[in-house]
Order: sequence, then structure tokens, then C-alpha cells
Amino acid sequence: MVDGVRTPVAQRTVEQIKAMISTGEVGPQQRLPTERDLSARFGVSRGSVREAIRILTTLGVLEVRHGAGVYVTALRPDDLLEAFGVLSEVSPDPTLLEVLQVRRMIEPAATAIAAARATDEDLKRIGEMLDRLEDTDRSAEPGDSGAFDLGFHRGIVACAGNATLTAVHAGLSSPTLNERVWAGHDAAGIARDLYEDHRRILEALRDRDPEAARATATAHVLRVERWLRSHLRSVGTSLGGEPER
Amino acid sequence: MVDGVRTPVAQRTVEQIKAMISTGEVGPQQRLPTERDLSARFGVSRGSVREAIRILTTLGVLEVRHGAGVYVTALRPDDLLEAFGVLSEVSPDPTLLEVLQVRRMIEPAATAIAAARATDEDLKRIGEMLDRLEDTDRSAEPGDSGAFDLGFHRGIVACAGNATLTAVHAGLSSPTLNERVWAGHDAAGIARDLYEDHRRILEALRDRDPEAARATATAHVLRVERWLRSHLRSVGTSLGGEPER
DNA sequence: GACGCCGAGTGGTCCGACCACTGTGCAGCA
DNA sequence: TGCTGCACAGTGGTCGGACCACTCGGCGTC
Repeated sequence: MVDGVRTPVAQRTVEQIKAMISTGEVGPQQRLPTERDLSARFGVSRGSVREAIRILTTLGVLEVRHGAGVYVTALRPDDLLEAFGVLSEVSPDPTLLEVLQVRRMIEPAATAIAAARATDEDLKRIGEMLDRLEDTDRSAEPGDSGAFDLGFHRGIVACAGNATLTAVHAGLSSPTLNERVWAGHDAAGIARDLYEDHRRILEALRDRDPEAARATATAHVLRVERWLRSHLRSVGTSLGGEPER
Repeated sequence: MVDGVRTPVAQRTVEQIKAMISTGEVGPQQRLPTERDLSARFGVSRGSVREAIRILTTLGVLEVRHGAGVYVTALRPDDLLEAFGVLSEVSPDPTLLEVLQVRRMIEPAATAIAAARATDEDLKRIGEMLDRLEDTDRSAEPGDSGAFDLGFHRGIVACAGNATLTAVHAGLSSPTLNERVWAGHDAAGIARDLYEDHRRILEALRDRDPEAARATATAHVLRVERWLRSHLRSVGTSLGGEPER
């Protein structure tokens, strides 16, 4: 048995754990043997088992509960796409435009679906999110404002009832990305425009008007995109800024 | 409900490394300090640094070369979304419908953009892909057919010139997922319809007609989606769709 | 019966050692 | 001179054991 290829232990362990899942030895939501048991079972060190678990955790397949054990997730799209967010955290600025372009494709469609599907509680929750957004927009620092802006849009997308869509959208609109887009937007004076956009979107949702929802959402993303484009052009290429020299 | 500072060391290390990247201390393609150096610099054990590196490697941010060092990837969207594929490997069938719904949002828009941007070589390449698809469709096994189908659609999306979009689309149309959708489609006899769809899309692209491109692409995805829905229903699955949380 | 403490078991972290691989520079050869 | 080949230093890969932090369930108290 000459195996010419030398497979890293951690990688092999990943495969073994995945096999345990796909063979049904442990199902979704169920608990995995302890790290020490797996270590003995696979004949590798505990550290290697931990690295394998780290990988699968990052991929959204496993979930670790300190002191309680390692569990298989429900394997839903939102579990598996959670890691997706790094994209918007480390990508260079031009990528932000690409991301917005993708959002321009999915957010209007999602908003249209939401207009047809949202329950009264959904609308109430989204409305409250918007109220808080406007409150903090006037009083607190822009950081909080961004969080509620995020909540507003995510709440709408969630109403579309498509977990995959929700997860993809979440990845394209992480807090970090939002922050990078809006850094200094208060001074730019387009806050009022955004305020108006949000209100119109909410009205369209309340009217249960998919077409209006699509149109208002499109206009909104387009406004952000255009603003970002001109902004990037004006400041050049200062990604993440240079902190203290 | 004050959130304490109980941040795990490994997680914090991930943030610190990400910070090194986003501040530009280490750029794309560049080499990171050694594990031992990072260990000393962050004041954590080498094992924890390794776990952090594992996470970032899984996310496509870092790349490890045994004996040579740890490097930052090009940070292109396709690097960062490489791990995206797990979605289609372990997700339950109803997720496939969700995925197609998302594709219905982005693929028509992408095709429309492609119609306006595609070069002659692009069109030539896509046309050849389609020829090969039809050839294998008639002669070889459906597996190859799926590969060319994938190539056709990916080629179109790539013409849109948005790497993020390309990567997202790739994640939503991995070979594994494609295979699951089309398992048995030859027997279902809709191959001819798809053939027709593809030809119309290509014609729209050649006409540089964005609206036609959008319409034909929409019709195509819609056909696939409808086919899959009826197929899933026949085996007793139903579309989930109730929003979580 | 309800409350609260405590200990066993689990993951989290650290340390130090050694193995496996890579790249480089020097010595030896043609 | 020019190239080849090997040794070495540096890097990631793996290991084992030790201890810390957290969870949870059982036992005692009230």
C-alpha cells in the first residue's frame, strides 16, 4: 500500500468527520463525540482534531458549545453561508462597487416578494427598525445608524422567506461593509435622501405593492451606488485608510 | 444584557490578522509573519494562531505553503467564495428551489449586462460552449452535458465583468448542485426546451439586446425552477419558505 | 418541593518538543 | 566558468500533556 500522496492529518480528519455526518452516524442537531474521543478514534492528536473542527465550524457544518460539546448544525443555508461575510471585510474598494451591483440585482426582487409576503408583524418590526434608525440618525453617532440601516434591509429580505437569499444578502451587506460605504456619509448630506428612500420602500410594503417595492428599492440601491462611485473617485484608493503612520 | 468581553482568543486572533490585512500592513499575495512571530506578537500560543490561520484559510483569505510560510491570497471574490460550495453538498433538496430563486434574480440581470458588454471573442467562446453542450447532449452521458451547461451560463455571467457576481453565481451553480438538479432530466424530455432556451439567449447576446437577453434568461431559469418544483413535489417535498428567527 | 452549591466532564488555551517540507547558499564537480 | 547536488536553517505540521473556563446535572440544604 504505497500512497504517494501525503494527506495532511487535519484534512483527513475533516473528511472522516464529514463521513460520520453523511453516513448518518451523527445527524443534524446531534452531538459529536468529545474531542478526546475523536482524537483516540482517529489516532491523531487532539490539536489536529480541533483544527478539523475549526474548519467545519467555519464552513457552518459544526457548532461548538464551550463546556457542552460539539454539535452538527441544522445544515441550513444560513448556517453554511455565515462565513460568507469576510468578502466584504477584506476586499479592496473597487469590490464594494461590485457588491452593490449584485445587491441591485437581488434587493429589488427580494423587496418585491416581501411586499407580497410580509405579515403585519413583519411590517411592524421593520417600521420600528426604521424609527430607531431615524432616531439614532439624528442623535447618536453614525455607527449605530448603520446597524439599524442594516436591520431594516435585512428585515425586508428576510420577509421574502428564502433562507438562501437571506444568507447571500447578509454576506453582501455585512456591518463592516456598510460602515465602509457610509464612512462620512453624514457630512455628505445625503442622509435625508436615504431617509426618504426608506420611507417610500416601507410604504410600498404596507401597500402590498410589489412593483412599487421593486422600484423604490432599485432607486435606493442605485442612489447608494452612485454616491459611492463618485466618492471613490474623489478620494482615490484609500482602502481602510492608513491608521497611524 | 451587557455583552461581556468573553471573546475567545482564537477569534480575537482572527480579527487581528484581518486587521493586518485591511490596514495594508500585509497586502494581497504577500507573506505573513511566521506562526511563531505572530504568536509572540499577539501574546497567544502558537496553537491558537494556527487555529486562526485555519479559519482564514478556510475562508479563502490566507494560503499556507508547508515549509515556505503563510501568504495572503489575491483576495479576489473567487478566492473568498471558494468554500461556498459546501452549500450544495449537504443542503436538503428544498434548498435547491431557494437557490434557483436567487439565480432567477441575478442571472437575467447578468445576462442583460453581458449583452451590452460581451466582446466578439466572448460570444465566440460562449457559442462554442453551446455547440459542445448540444453535441454531448446527443451523444455522451448527461454528466458531461451538465458541465457544458455550467460553462455556458458561467461564461455569460463572466461577461458582465463583475468578479463578485461571478463568484456568487458560481457558488449557486456548483457542479454538485447542477448535477442534483438535472439528475434524470434527460428522461423528462425537457432537454429540447432547454436547447431552445439556450439558443435564444445566445441570439439575444449576439443582437446586443439587453432586454431580450433579460427576458430569455428569465424564461430559462423559470423553466428550470418550475420543472424542479414539480419534480420535488412528486417525491414528497415541499417548498419551505417560512422565514426563520 | 424549590433553591443553591459543587464536582465531573467538556471545550479553550498554553507549552515545548519533534517531524516534514522548502528555499537557499556553499561546496564540489565537469 | 558554469552547473549540479547537498547540507542547513527556517517554516509549517503534528504530537502529548497540562491547566483553565465553562456547562450541566446531581446532591444537599432549606
